[in-house]
Amino acid sequence: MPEVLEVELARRGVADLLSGAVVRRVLRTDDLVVGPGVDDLITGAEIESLDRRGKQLVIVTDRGRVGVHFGMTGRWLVDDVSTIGELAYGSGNDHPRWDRWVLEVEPADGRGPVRLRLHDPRRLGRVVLEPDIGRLGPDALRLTRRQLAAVLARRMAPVKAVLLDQEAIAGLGNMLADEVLWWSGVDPRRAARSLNDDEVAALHSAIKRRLPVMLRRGGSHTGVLSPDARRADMPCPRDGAPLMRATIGGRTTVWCSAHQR
DNA sequence: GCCCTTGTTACGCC
DNA sequence: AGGCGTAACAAGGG
Repeated sequence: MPEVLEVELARRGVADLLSGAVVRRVLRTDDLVVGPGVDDLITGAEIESLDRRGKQLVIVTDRGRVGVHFGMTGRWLVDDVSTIGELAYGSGNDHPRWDRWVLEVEPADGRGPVRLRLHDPRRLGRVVLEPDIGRLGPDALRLTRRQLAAVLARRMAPVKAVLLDQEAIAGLGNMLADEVLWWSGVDPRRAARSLNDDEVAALHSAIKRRLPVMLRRGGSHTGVLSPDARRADMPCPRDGAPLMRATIGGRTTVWCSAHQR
């Protein structure tokens, strides 16, 4: 599902195409996904840039800002081409009936109009005017050790739940949270506040090292605890100990019974 | 045909 | 007041 890596790939995937482009018209819109006023603002607008904070994408236009959130199954298609690979838990095809917002866009390079499609089978994506990014925590791709330590120190909740809290850190979802906890050797059930300096440093190191690797590989499903690994009851790839499963922070959590303490 | 999946929000409780 | 846990939503896939 779209976590910070997928959103960054989506941003990069259309940034050049859309920079300086003009939106000619809205070809399709879904009132559940697309908020009031969005289509009026975007029609005729010139796109200046694409910004991102955590999982929140921001289309900056000459008439205002439009926030795009991909939810669980949303992604961009340009004409018939996906900007990222298949999503874990996605539908596996691109049927037009799952297009929730389709723009006819005129790129600045004169190639002629293209269709920008927000493709979202489960309709958990959202497009809004002037997204409130002020409440989001620091971006996961630019998180400093000091920021991480400060966030964890004031929370009694399980560290897994805090990593998922977008107001604490913006961008981590269920798979990335499990992945960085696995690499750092921290038990997801631990109270965030109980981590010592070494453990915070290990967690920060995992975030800084693994996210760029997975970004290059194509997304949050490319880690050790991939969706396949999560489903099958496989042993821990590091030490062969049994992998545990439980609901933590309201989400299915997978961790190693031996090396995560 | 039931149950699983996750990002976000609403809500109850303490 | 605010932190925390749980449920609800959406809907295709197994």
